[in-house]
Amino acid sequence: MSTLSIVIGDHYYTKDPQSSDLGKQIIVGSIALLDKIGFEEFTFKKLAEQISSTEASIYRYFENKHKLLVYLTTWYWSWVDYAIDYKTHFIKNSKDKLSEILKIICHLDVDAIVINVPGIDVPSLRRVVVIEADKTYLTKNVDEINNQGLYKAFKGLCHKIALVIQELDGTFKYPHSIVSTIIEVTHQQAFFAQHLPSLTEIKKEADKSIEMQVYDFLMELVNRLLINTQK
Amino acid sequence: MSTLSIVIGDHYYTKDPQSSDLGKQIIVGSIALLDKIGFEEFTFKKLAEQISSTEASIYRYFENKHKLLVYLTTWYWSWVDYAIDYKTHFIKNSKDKLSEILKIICHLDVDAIVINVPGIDVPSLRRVVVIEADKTYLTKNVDEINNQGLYKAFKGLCHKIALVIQELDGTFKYPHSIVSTIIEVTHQQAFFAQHLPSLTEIKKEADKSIEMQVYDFLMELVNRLLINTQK
DNA sequence: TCGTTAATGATAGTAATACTATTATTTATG
DNA sequence: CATAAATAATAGTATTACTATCATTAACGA
Repeated sequence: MSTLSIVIGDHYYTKDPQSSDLGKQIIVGSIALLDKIGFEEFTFKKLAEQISSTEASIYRYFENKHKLLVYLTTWYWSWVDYAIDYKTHFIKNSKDKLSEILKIICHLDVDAIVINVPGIDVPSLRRVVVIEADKTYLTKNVDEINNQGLYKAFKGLCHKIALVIQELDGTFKYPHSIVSTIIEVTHQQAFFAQHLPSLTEIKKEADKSIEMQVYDFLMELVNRLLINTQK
Repeated sequence: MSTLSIVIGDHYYTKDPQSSDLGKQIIVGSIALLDKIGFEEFTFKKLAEQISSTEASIYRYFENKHKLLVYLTTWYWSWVDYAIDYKTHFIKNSKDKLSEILKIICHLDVDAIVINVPGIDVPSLRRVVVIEADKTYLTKNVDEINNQGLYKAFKGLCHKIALVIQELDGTFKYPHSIVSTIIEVTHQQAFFAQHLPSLTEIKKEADKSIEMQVYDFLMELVNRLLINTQK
């Protein structure tokens, strides 16, 4: 099993959380706490209690909880990006490549994804991302955050997948739109299946897992949308 | 020009804001303030100042700002629902019907939509919905809110459109999923075009408006996705 | 027109949040 | 072992998210 350390540039933090023990505890602890109580209820004080540290210490790493969330989602997208490289590296056929990418995005077969990262509970982080990721950009200061380059990981990921789409169907005029759509929809449909079932055909109580059903849905979309020129 | 009063059931409020002058000011004022500063910065105190009332008075109408947001988005979905009835009522062909629905969802041709509501700035409310609507359900208490029936308007709207989809293509297995997807995507792509342009092919600086381009995108999706059995 | 009720305003107060600052203590490093 | 760096402990401020109380005004019916 390969281990991976995902490198996240500055701008995200005041002090690099990967550079110290406390920093790592902040990351691990915040994922657990966000997963448990959600972003709205989440405070640095509660986090401090959870990891037996203090509020002030956490503030030395992150300006505020929003920046921390941006950091965590960036970490997640970097993980997905890496997982895609890892799993599709040797795949030539772009149809197969896309299928593999969708599996990763749907978090299917996670155990099989060998890219495990010491200390970080990826499934838990994924749950956090599903519910909270949109909040990283749905704020009045998007432009400011964007100017600091904090959405780079997500943009890069979208672009990487868009290239595969273009390979598959050069006639499709919206490769980036469809990729950002697919990623968002993956989370939304899974969320709806869990909490607002009448908004989706994906069912919680089914022989297939929600993740598998979302994957089927995405494949159906992609197959109907794209004319794959190559076999 | 017909006027419309959109009826919103209780559960949303402690006191019906449509029942008094102050109530109406709260609605009108909150739309303006949310549009201006966004949900995170929005407080009842600031709203009170804006409408020359007091915090305590606003609390007599709404439990908290989240419930107020749920109220406003519900109002918006009810408006869309009404607009759909109004504009598609006499259309037989379900392809044309869907096209008309997508126009409304994209907020195209708003001026032409005769359903104007006294006092409420619908374009402003729409801007609020684009940025804030997801926050109505992306919380840890979705289930609680859902149990109170507060997402009924949105669900009803989705179902209404899903029926049109089914009419168009009975073979498509995900009518509700595609509708919830389309509605979300409409907002996202418009938002991306404005703030994160590398995530979409829709361009701010183009001869067509963002709304028009999003409409084109949706039509492209729908045309590729659905085999319209009837002409 | 008076008296009652309901709605609003004015004011105050509490607990929690989102921080910043100061100093003491521990830990790492050369 | 000395020194610097990191963290803990503590305190403090402004704002938020409320709740409570009481005074004032408007509305309404007898």
